[in-house]
Amino acid sequence: MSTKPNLKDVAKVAGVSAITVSRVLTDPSRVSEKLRSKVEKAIHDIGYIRNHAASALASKKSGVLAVIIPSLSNIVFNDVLQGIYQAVKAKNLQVLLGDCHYSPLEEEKLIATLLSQSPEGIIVTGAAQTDYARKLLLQADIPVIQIMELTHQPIDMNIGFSHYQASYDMTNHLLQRGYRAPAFLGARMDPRTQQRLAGFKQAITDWPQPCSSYIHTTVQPSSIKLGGQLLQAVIAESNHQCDAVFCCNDDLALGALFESKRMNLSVPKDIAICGFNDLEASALVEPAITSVSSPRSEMGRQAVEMLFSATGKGRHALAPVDVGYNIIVRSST
Amino acid sequence: MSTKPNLKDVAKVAGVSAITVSRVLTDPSRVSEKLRSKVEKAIHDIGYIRNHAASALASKKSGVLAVIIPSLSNIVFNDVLQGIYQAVKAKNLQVLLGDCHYSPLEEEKLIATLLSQSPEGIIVTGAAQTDYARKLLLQADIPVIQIMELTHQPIDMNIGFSHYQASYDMTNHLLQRGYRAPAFLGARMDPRTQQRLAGFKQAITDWPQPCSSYIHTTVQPSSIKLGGQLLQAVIAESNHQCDAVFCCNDDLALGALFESKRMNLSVPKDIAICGFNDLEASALVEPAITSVSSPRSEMGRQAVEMLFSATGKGRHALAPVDVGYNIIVRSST
DNA sequence: AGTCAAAATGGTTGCGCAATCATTGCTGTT
DNA sequence: AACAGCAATGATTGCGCAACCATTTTGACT
Repeated sequence: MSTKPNLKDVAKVAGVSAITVSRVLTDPSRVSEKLRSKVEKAIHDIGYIRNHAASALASKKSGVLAVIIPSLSNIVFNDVLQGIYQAVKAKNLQVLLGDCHYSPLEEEKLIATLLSQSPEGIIVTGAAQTDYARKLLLQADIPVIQIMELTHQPIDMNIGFSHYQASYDMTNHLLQRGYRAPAFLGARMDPRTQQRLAGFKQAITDWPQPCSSYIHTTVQPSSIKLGGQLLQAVIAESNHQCDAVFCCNDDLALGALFESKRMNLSVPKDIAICGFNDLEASALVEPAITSVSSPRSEMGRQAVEMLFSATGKGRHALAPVDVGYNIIVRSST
Repeated sequence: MSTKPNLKDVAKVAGVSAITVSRVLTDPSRVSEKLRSKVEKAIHDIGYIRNHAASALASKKSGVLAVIIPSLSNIVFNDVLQGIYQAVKAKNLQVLLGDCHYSPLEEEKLIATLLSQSPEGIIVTGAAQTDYARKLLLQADIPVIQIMELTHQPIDMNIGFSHYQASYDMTNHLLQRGYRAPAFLGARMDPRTQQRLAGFKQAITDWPQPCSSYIHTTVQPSSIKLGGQLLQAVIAESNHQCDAVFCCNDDLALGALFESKRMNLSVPKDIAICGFNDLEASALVEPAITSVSSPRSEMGRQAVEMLFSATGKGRHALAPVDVGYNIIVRSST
């Protein structure tokens, strides 16, 4: 076969009509066993592959799920993606994945591009979409779900947890442990990091006894190495008064831990360290790092379920879902 | 607009013909400045988004790049993906990403599914495709590139490096350092891990002086924790004779390092540790871990370039590309 | 055997767009 | 002023498939 075979070619080989072949592909139960096996053999023999564009156009079903995440390199979104792919596998869907690099404008462009594929649903991260992006999403008339964080004005569905509250709790944990000069180390400063910072500030404000606090942030992307640099910076800045660092994620926390060893600071005696996201390494380093865990892959899985169980097809088909979080206390605090 | 707007709706609003709108979208230079701005305004006003299925069907161009990786959770493929996304961004392509979970059969199914989207090129990982998958890829008549490793019978294009040779070199490094009882710790045992094991074995065989060696592998997925367990296992198995461990990747190596501390083994005095892939953490732990680095994201970027610079459209449009590797010697050996 | 309902199969059509060809308008040249 | 030559725009058509409706076959029952 020099040119790509189509339905008719298969039909000819199998000695049936084109529509019968189509049925074998979309709903085999509607074709008799005899014809079905003939058709399946023909398909396999000539290596026929259905033309998705034509199929999508005729059926108005694309079999595509659009997903937009802020970063491919952040392992956190990987976990979510895994949950998404797991759920999608049982559903005969393909995933179109976009990386918007934490930029709402890039996200807007991506949304437009991905919507052109007529996805049957779309997963976006966070709630910082531009107005135009929101308009496009609403108009697309497909289920939309915002994941990772909770928002008061969801576009449609929403699943996540409160980064603010988790951070508030974690800061309280430090204060309860007796640390009175905690620092918040933040990188990237995307919306969720900012919520974490807000939770930190509020917890300090709400604490009944006086305590000092330090905040050191940068818009640089997060990394282990940066964690070490931020630790140095805040220690210098605070004139060695800082006695605990709350890192906005575990990468920074790991970097801070490694750096503290180089600086001959004992953790948690000289300085406590805690992070966010509970990466595998955090539990295995010495001392193990206190962190906030959340069911990321479960959240991805559930997001897909919610998208496609929304029978009503109306907006807000399901109430926002709070997947919660856990403060995992370890020896670093 | 109750139903999704189409080209005609835009045309009506802009007071032009449908085809003119189409041209604004595909090649604005072919439309006069005056009409173009009218059309663009109409598009934005009614929030029109082109129907990709129809466009793909009519133009026989899908604007899609298919990518299959063996695992979403392995950070190594993340790096490659980043390179791919970076290169793709400049090319108006969307990425359809599949995760075949290290299974050639799942990969075959994925290839069939992804090919149905008429991608303009496809990136697959490794060279262990099934015969039927190879047939489908050849028949699809699109550029195909196998990445990560080098193969003698590429389907079409190929970019990667020799895991066998890298492992051979690393093992020699250990032997040259004076270690005479190295162990190979392997997880997952996918084709590339097996090539690394083969390189290890050959280096041991080729070494002029007698030396003992140990091999401990499992098909379990790799993790930091598993690295610790494998270290324990090989130390017990070797009756404490083993003096160096070559971990098939840096996750295992980190786990082995953390575990060695718990076992009160000094690295590299009591035991040397080296890994593969050169993750960020490997350079920052204490002692820093010797590893094999390779230009992963560059490989992804280049794969995309190769796919779409293949003007000839024939098979083997470009010679296989060896991106090479580097043994990064650090204090763990 | 005859009847009828249900299952299996086929023919026709349109999805929304871009390729192709056709037409119109516009500029510069003599 | 006449015309060539090109740029800009429009009309028609078909991409490959599945929805829809029509027809044929099967099988259960009297």
